Amino acid sequence: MRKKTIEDYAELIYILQDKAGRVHTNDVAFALDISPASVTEIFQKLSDEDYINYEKYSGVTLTSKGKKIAIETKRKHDTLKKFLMILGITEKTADGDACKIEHIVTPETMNRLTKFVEFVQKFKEGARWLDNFEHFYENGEYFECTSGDPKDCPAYKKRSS
Amino acid sequence: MRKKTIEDYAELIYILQDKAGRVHTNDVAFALDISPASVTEIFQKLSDEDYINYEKYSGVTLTSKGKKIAIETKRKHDTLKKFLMILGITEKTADGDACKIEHIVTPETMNRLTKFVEFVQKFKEGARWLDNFEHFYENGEYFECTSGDPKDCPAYKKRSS
DNA sequence: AGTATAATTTAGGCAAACCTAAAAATTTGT
DNA sequence: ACAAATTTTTAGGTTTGCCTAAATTATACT
Repeated sequence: MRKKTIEDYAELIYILQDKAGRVHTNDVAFALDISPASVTEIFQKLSDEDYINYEKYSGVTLTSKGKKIAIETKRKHDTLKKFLMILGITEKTADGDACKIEHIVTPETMNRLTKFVEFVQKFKEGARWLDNFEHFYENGEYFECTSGDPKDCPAYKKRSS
Repeated sequence: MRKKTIEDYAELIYILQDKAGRVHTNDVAFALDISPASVTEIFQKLSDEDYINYEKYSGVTLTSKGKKIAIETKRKHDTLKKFLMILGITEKTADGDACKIEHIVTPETMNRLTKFVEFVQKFKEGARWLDNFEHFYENGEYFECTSGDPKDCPAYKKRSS
């Protein structure tokens, strides 16, 4: 199976889990708008490669291997979504794009984006972003420029309203 | 054929063109590290759908339809690459990620990223990015915060060195 | 308990994008 | 010009992730 397929199904199964961690053929078929027969086939293959525990007619649960991938993929998804929303992209679009980008982005880029989101969340006053982000990425700390009076800046006014 | 396939091959053919706009089977096979036989097959399909002019044994040229897609895809690629590099991602990684993201990103996101790159290129002094970017995106204009003395800010010092 | 209904699986098929091996066309070198 | 080398195409095959139709198993109702 392809990496994308494994990640997609693991993540979806993780999201669809009931309290006992079970997910049924029809749940997945409905969520992805594909036939139940296709889901059965995918379940068999995911089971062969030890991503899920599959027992005929009674649904599946994630193995620890599958759960790990599911959580990693979901984390990527959430970070990408947040990142895109910081740039002003609507939630729906951000969610859809995150869903596709999560499978193809390199660890290096993912790392950067994660730090970027973290940086923006901590550093509310928008100021000298790039260099500050760079510093934050290198040293893990952020700083504010304390000199001057930012109140005259339209951006400041808008943000503090 | 899939959208991704059409875009990938159109873009590649566009890049590999000689002065006469011709590209040969082996050029593509070598560039993608796939067999020449596979390229012939792809050429036939791209030709059927009118993306290229294909004549046996003498290479291909892009049709206007194919050229349009190639240019659009390359523009996306270049913008995505620039965008990722602004965030501090290395050129090689940025190029590789751009190559994959270019096929899946929505127009809305692409639009935002394009504006973002444009904004950063114009607005060299890093300051209040998010709101300024928002303003730029809405109104197409950017402004600098003139009050205060930024010279004490480490980021400023670093940038002006 | 027995039957109707719903969920799931099996079996057989399909398209996309690759492959190898062999055939055919083109180009090169003398 | 013609044989050798190179390039390209053809033919037949594989895998992945989907499909439909039919068979099987489980569940729900009276």
